[in-house]
Amino acid sequence: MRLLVEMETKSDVGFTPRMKPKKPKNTRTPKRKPGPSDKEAQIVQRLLKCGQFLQRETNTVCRQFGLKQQQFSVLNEIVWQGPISQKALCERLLFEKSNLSKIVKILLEKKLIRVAVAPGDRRMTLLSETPKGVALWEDCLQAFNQVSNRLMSLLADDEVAGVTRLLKKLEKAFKSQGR
Amino acid sequence: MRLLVEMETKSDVGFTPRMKPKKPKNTRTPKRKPGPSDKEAQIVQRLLKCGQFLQRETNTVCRQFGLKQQQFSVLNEIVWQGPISQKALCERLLFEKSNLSKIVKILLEKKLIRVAVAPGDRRMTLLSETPKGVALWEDCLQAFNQVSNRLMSLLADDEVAGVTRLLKKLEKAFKSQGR
DNA sequence: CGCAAATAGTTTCCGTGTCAACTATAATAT
DNA sequence: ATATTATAGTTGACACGGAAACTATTTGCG
Repeated sequence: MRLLVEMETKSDVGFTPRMKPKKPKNTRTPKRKPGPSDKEAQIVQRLLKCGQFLQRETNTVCRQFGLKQQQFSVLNEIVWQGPISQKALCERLLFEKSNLSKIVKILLEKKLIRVAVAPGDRRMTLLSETPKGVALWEDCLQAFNQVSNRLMSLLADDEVAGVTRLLKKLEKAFKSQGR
Repeated sequence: MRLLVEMETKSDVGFTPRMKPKKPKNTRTPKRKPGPSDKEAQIVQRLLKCGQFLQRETNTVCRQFGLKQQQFSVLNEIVWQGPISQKALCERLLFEKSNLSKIVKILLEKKLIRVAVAPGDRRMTLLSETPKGVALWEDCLQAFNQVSNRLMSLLADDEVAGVTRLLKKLEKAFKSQGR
């Protein structure tokens, strides 16, 4: 049992790299050819990598204000999107509903948001920010923006626009396909 | 205490949206102007969103094979990058070393990888895949590729190339700036 | 040499993300 | 009206991720 390898020039990390440093000889039947450079899987892999890294990085930023990144995202969305239900938040932020429920609980305990029963449908709750929530949000947002600028400093202006457009497209795809 | 709001047309989610549905009147002093459309923070936010979504999605894929997405990523990297140390894996995958240590332990328990003390430096361990590991990796990779294709189906070919290039650039930035 | 600092990896503790099962309300069917 | 199904949100169990503290080597330096 050895690996199928196609020797080429130095490549980068990814799902279907073109070079495997060791084991130059193929002594193994190619049951599954190593996906002819599966670009899509590479993107997913890279997005995961960047996402996880950014999550750690932004968590340390938000922690200064006693929040986690997800909690801040929810607070941010509530501030901007006015009274909004958990359902709507889930859809906008691509969150898991049980997770969101717990985040909401924490934000409530911290008195950063307020909750009201939706008129006309008592299942639904409408969330809105408190003055205290807005104050914390402002401070945290400033720090968040600062770190974001540092992290994205390598991107040129047109690249920034391009990334934004593409991520928006992906989000849309996820929203429609998501479970 | 009310929000500073600039009314405009319907906008999308993000850090500096141009419309706030409710509260059309600004009755609050703009202590901090709402970052003149902080594009960078928006990108970070979107990357986080997509990353978290993809993590859930790929986790369910990997779970069919008894793995989590991160475990699969590590296995994948070990398969492609031959005998490799935890340190190197951390750098390539942008992982936390304590987390990686635990993942390695799990993969060892499942007998998917093998460990050897590095010659010349007994602190370091060199990880390589076992036949069993390769077999599982193949199956999991196939499923992973399939899901990736589905998730990325909205992207055109040139967009795929563009995203790849930009993510590569971001990774590089993260690697240099990371802590 | 011998001791301090750096490096690779591990462990501990805690918070939290996820799935599945559950409650409560609303919509739909009979 | 009543029963069934769907929807919004909650809870509990459990495993995992992350920061910090820790161990064990190696390197650097006086």
